[in-house]
Amino acid sequence: MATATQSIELTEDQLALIARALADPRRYEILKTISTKRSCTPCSKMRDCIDISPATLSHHMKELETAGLVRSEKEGKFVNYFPQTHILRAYLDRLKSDLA
Amino acid sequence: MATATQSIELTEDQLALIARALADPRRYEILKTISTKRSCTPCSKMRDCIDISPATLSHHMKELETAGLVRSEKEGKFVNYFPQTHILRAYLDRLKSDLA
DNA sequence: ACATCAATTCGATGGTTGTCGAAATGTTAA
DNA sequence: TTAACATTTCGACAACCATCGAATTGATGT
Repeated sequence: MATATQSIELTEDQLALIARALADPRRYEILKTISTKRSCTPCSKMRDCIDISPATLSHHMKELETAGLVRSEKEGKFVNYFPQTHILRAYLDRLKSDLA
Repeated sequence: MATATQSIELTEDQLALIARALADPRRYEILKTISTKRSCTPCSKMRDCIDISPATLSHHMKELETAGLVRSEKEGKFVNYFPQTHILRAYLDRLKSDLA
């Protein structure tokens, strides 16, 4: 049977997108919040915790999604976001093998 | 005996500095190069591999050092850089516990 | 003292990015 | 069809940042 330790290969572009996505403190906070819960309605719920305009939040969510760190699912007029932990794990593995 | 799994606590500022330091592809490349070797004279040796001006390289080295990812040691007119892998490990551990 | 070389600092520039208000889009309920 | 609400897009602005040439500092050897 296959071991579960193998992780996804990231392209250079993905690597850069993820690193940049994590570099903004606000995005980091958002991602942290999403990661603790299993789902989340972003603007309505997120804006209770983090002081941010709808436009800015939307911008950051797009960055996180483009980086592959979250996935979105529309539900009526809301959008739910889900953490993509396998992508984060691939990033951690890459850092470890490149830099550790 | 103590387990070796305990890692350093990073402040929010350090966390942000490290994330930003890693977010630039060129710095990532530089750090990767340093991490493979055990020491390195930066400008003279680094500039053989990476096409970069002395001024820009100096700037990036300062960023990496401020983030704590490398340490520098003067040796005559050269400067040797050493990877600080325990800082990187602390960063990885932090990402894992915050986001995984 | 002088020339040479490694590295840093300074100053300027162009590009990127975080921010938000306002307008637009899309959805649900009255 | 309105009205109300969630989210996105647009446009603009300010702050940040990577980049490099030129000048500077600092060390070595002649």
